[in-house]
Amino acid sequence: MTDSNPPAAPRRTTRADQRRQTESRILAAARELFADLGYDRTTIRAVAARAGVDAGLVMHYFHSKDELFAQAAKLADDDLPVAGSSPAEVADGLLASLARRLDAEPVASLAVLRSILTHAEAAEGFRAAGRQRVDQISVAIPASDAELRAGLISAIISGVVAERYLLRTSLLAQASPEEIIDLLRPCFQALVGPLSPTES
Amino acid sequence: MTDSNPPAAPRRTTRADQRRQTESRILAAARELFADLGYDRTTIRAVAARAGVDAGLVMHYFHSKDELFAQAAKLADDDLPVAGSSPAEVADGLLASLARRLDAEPVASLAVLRSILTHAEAAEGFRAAGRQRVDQISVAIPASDAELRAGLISAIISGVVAERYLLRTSLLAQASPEEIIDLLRPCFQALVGPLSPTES
DNA sequence: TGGCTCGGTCAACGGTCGTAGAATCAACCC
DNA sequence: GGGTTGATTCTACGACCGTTGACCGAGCCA
Repeated sequence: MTDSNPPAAPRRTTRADQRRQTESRILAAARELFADLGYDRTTIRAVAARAGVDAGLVMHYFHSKDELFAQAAKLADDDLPVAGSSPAEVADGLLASLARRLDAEPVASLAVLRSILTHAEAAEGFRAAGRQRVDQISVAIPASDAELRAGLISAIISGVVAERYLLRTSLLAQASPEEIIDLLRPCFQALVGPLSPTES
Repeated sequence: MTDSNPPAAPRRTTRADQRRQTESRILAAARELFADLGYDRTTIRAVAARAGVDAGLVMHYFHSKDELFAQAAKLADDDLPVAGSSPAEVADGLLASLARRLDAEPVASLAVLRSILTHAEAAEGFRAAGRQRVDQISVAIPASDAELRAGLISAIISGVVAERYLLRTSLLAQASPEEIIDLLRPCFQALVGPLSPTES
């Protein structure tokens, strides 16, 4: 009965560990709810309930709903590899990046995507990421209207991702990433390449 | 001084007229606010204030916020003329319809577009319109994956319109409809036409 | 072992929202 | 001209939200 190793295995969940664990549980719950409901309809009480804690604790760790959203929706920059080369390569890089997102879009970016249209902060974060993407793309496009073309590509990507994950109206939600990419390839090539008007 | 036509010109604003006028002022205010802020952030009090009336009156005419939104966001069906002919004609019809929307998108449809991601009813209305559009398009596409192609076209249209009117991040907001349409033409033709894989 | 720290809970405040119903007042009909 | 209707306002209720501060109890250090 009397086990003889008091502090050997039971080294469990120190206080700092507990804190980190709870914090990440709150963040996960927040991400899911923000992604499902958007900023406004997600309440701190609901986040706390899903994480199994009290609402006051959420306020204690993150200091406001805005800060909670900022933490939950923080996303790693999509390092799309547009190492400027031939337009065809640029298009392929963009398509590969899109394919990755179509395969498994991170919940955090779905949270900002869901909140873009109604929450100013989410819109600003999206704009920053979008501007960066547009800049990266447009320097790789040899055309005078490169920036407009890049903006169109960005809009297409957002539209497709939003439709697939958020609206889920059409078959876009069930199709495989490869099918979608294959259909989109000529689009991206036309937008990237300067071969659109006449090939002269 | 004494004008001599008591009931001639002063035939002004009968009660029914007044009502119609006030009602449409409320609807206009609601449309603007729903389009700017989305469903959740738009309050009945704000709509009433913008229309210059009391909030109770808004409730008296429209009986709930949901019904007000439904009335304000009711939009005429976009009669896109996809009189099924050659794929090129189909693409041109879609582009012409998009050009019209890029020229002047009605505020009502911006209201539902803004609220799509956070309001279930708006999403349902959008889905209905989208499904109809997808059906109309897909019957005109001679391909086995016609429905997926139509879904992609629909997603692209939504993405471009949302970026132009709601996000306004890129140059898409300032470009002329013709520029955009010209750049999108090869995209739509590739998606509509069965000439994508190999022309054999 | 005792005191301190800190993860966590509880109850409440102030504000805003959708909504309901009584009250007001001018236009309308007989 | 008096009664009625209906447009419009006023007041208030109840619910919910973000946020706060007091409080509790278990781990931690000396």
